[in-house]
Amino acid sequence: MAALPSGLLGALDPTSDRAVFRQIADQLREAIDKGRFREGDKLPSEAELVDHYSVSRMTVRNSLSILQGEGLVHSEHGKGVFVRPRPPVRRLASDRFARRHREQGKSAFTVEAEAAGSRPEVDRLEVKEERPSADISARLGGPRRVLARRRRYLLDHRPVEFAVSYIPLDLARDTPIAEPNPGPGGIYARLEELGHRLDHFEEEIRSRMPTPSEVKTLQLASGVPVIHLIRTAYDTEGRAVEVCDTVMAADAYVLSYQLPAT
Amino acid sequence: MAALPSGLLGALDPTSDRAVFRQIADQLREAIDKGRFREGDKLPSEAELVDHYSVSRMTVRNSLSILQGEGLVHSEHGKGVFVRPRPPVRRLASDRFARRHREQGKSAFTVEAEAAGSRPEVDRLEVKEERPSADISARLGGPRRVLARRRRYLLDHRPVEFAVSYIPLDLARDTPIAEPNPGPGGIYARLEELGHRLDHFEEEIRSRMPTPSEVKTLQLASGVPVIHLIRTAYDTEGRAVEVCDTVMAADAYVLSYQLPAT
DNA sequence: CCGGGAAACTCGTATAGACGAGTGGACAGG
DNA sequence: CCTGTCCACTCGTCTATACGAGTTTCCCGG
Repeated sequence: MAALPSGLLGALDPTSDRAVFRQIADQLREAIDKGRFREGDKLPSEAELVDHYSVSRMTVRNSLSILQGEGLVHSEHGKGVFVRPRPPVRRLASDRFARRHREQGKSAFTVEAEAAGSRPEVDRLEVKEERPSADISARLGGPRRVLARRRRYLLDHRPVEFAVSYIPLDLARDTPIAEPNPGPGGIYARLEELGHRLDHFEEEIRSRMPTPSEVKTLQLASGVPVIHLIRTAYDTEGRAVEVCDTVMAADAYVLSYQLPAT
Repeated sequence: MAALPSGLLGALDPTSDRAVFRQIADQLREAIDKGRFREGDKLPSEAELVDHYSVSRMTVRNSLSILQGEGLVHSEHGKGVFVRPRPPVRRLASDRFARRHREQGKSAFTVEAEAAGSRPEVDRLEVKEERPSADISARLGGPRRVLARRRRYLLDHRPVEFAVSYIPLDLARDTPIAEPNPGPGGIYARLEELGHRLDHFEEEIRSRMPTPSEVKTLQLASGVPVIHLIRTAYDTEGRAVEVCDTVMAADAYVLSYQLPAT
């Protein structure tokens, strides 16, 4: 095995209170921050780090797992540990639901992704009637049954978002909204055609670590949180006509909002 | 040592492909989800889990570290591993910078926290002139020097947010904005008094895992992401008069926005 | 020249043991 | 009764070893 290039990583300080595996993690983090390892670069192998620092392998693995938890690196079985590349991000502007954007045929996601030069896909489309959770029901004003529209969004073949729309069943039954493809402009256009002129949206944003099932659905690397967005659409009569519950890979998104100063 | 209450946790499936430490993590997670352990409850000790599953201690620790990464539990040296309680969250509404809220004396943070029955504090206040980073400078229209106002916010003695405001130095020099306490209504009120009538704000939201320094400043448990919010304030002439760079403990916040449907 | 297969390398999983350090309760002595 | 000590229990750190499984390289045989 080749020795590490000298100067890449320093030595341990045996007099320090800081645990050895933290010191190693610190040095690797610093090397990444300073660009000595770049996005996609392979870090020294566990065996090389064991040699360099004269510690046991579990100690080295412990260090690496810290960096993984910070989202700085990811490991690939049989290959090595790599500096995690920053994926292209999707910018969500606060005017993304403006009425003018509903005029043309394609969905907001598709139009915007193609404009940004990415390959958009929609996946795992599923439409069915359900009994809503207490929270969803309350947001919609208490319907007993709703239409649930689930789908997964991908950008350049990478899943980035999983979303569920809930519409009170009395609004959606026997309309294009209950079809897998609701037609040009999406369900918001159909709701307006049905006489529910949209007035405003309310969005609630949280962030947390993903559940195991979200890790699977969004193929998340460890150390990547999710953004949980709950949007409620209100018509001009103040009725909540849709709730959209969205979980996004946090490393793929920047949300952007405009607030009036009034 | 007392044995585990029977039925609390199941047995391992030796025929499963799933790694043992993952199976153990799955069972603990399920027990938490189903409420067999509640917020603040102590999980079985490592030694008890070792006995129950007949595995080595490192395997058990591996399982627990998974749950810690998911933000489900946290460990306390000498005490045990506990189900992480959900702290009270702070709701940020999109009208929080409305002009009417600037009329009274106290800061937005203080007023809102007291209304919610929490004890607000502001901490580590630091005001100084600086050379801005390239990003901040670009957002502000390219000033060479800025006034930076740093401060940490606490709720019930728990740090929840660290924020830095940047104001172009030519606006802020020799004004109350450069004072530690800028007076009633905060710096937005002062900016308006100086003739910069505020028109709108733009907020950019990201989420990621914290850096070690953020972990320290916000006393974050492992498995808690941060929300990174960058707000730019524009006056009626379209000039960017302030950029506020904020890092929040994600488990302490829900952000809320209203979007027009026009 | 090409294809196949072994070898060498990577990380993943798991065991067993040792010592350290923080916490809290029991117990003995004042 | 109070206090201080000790001990048992907790998690934290670290070593050494073993085997499995995925990937890459390289060499040998056809």
